[in-house]
Amino acid sequence: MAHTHDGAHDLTRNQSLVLETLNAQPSPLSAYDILDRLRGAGLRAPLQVYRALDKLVAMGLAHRLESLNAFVACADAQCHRKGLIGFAICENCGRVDEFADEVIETQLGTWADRTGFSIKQTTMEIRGRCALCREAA
Amino acid sequence: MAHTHDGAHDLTRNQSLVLETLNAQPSPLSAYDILDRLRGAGLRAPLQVYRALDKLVAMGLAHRLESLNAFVACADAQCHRKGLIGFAICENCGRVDEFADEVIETQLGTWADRTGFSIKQTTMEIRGRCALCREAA
DNA sequence: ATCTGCTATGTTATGACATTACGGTGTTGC
DNA sequence: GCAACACCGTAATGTCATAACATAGCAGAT
Repeated sequence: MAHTHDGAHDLTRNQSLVLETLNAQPSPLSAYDILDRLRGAGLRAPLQVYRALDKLVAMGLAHRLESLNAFVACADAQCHRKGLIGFAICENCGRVDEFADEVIETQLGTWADRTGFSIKQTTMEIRGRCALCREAA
Repeated sequence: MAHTHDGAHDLTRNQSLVLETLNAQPSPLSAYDILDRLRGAGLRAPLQVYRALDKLVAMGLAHRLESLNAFVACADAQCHRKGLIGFAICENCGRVDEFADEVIETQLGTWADRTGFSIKQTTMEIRGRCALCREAA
């Protein structure tokens, strides 16, 4: 691969297709949802989607939501956010908000130092009802 | 059910079996792992385990780890901990530590207030390597 | 006592998510 | 050339979770 480390990644065909599919949707999609939407483009097997997703997640262009077994495009594809990202998932409309909180990150770091735990990855997902859905009710 | 709201819950047979299985194991078990260990006791189908797990989780006697699709017994079965619980999962030995952090909880509350999000449930799971496994290496 | 409602149970089948295994293609660099 | 590497395609399988339906036991009310 042509190693452009800074600007846009050059994505392969499958990766582009998957990322476009995610970007076209404000709420999370499962790998099989994505597959179904890409059958017209020639994709046939789950693995084609999962391979693309793995790369996109590694690049920070997409995120996996563990509590949903589903994926979303990164809200800010430019910024390759580092550190902790949290997700607020509305159970009514399905929309997902990303947030980053340094206090929480620091707090986790402190806990890790104190206990000797070395953090590789953090999952933080809150479920509930977003502001729009609350006032709609 | 005999509505003892305070002391030990009275568990049904299946619930007891599942809870004992979880308690006998320091690391998480999948529902199917549990099922396999309980075939001798007469359990045959996943649903029997899932139903028991649902209740145990609702009672706070067990927890579901979303990033693992697996379950652990609550570390402190007495305390029916309320509020936010985090889990530190060692990817080497599989052991899981629970932690509760009020600062993080407050911080999430603040974020929710600010954005109008109403929190129903929070998942917080960190993956990495525990102190024991680090020094062993 | 029987009817009703509730909870738990058991069983079969199926749905939903994810990976293993294998082989092929194209590019890069020696 | 050809070895190393990343990506791609396909089939089969593995793992996690629920739907749908039928039954049993136990309360309280009539």
